[in-house]
Amino acid sequence: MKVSERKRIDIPGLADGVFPAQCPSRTLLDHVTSKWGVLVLLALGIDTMRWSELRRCIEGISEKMLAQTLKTLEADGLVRRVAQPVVPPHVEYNLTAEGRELHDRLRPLMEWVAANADRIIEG
Amino acid sequence: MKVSERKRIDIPGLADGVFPAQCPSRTLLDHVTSKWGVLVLLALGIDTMRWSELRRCIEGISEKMLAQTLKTLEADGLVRRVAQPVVPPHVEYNLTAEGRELHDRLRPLMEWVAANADRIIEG
DNA sequence: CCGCATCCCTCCCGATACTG
DNA sequence: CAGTATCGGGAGGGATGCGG
Repeated sequence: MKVSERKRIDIPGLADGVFPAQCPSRTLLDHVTSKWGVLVLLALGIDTMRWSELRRCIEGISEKMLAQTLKTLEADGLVRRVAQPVVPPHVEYNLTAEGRELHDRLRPLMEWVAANADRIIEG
Repeated sequence: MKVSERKRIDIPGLADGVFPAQCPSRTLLDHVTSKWGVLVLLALGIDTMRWSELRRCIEGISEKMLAQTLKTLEADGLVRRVAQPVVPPHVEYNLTAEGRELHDRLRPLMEWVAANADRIIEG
């Protein structure tokens, strides 16, 4: 067995789809783990929210990045945009079924991070 | 109740430590969900690896980013660097107990991403 | 209230070359 | 083998202003 093959990634249940450079997993992974993507998914997992609520809730996000993030996640079918044709506009965002599946798997991670951050980062 | 307070984040089990802008959670979150951080943690969760094995295994990572990522994760106490004073140098990387805890929570997420990426990203 | 467009700048990251 | 040093391009992201 050659050295280059010794540590080939072959994870049971993770059918070598994460590491190859040009695979969809990398793209989706980048969207989901993007700086703001995680926080948006986490926020919407708690409750349906309006644009301005998201802005307040996710402290530090700019309008540009909120728009960009929402658009990406919507295109990925993880977030649903519900617009009501009234004046002034009333738009809500919530998770699709797939977005919720993702949220459920993101949640334990976030809880661990929240619980351990103080100790790890110069608490 | 003012509008600005309506959707205050108060997640049971996630003691509002993720959303505030200047909190350690954000920092740790950025490290963990960084483009290469996830992949390094995932790879080391499978097995101890040497530098060159990581380079091959995480397709597309540059030496600079591998060094930077490993250094950050090591400083966070998630990755352990084991160097043996021989010539040529022999260095191995593996997860600390905390790194493994994190890996265990990262794993379901990665498996879901791997399983659903094709369908979501222009499958 | 909910966005889109534009400018502009920082700093992330890749490429390359070099060392112990 | 296991890194460090340096440089430069380009994307990420903030600020501002406009439109429906």
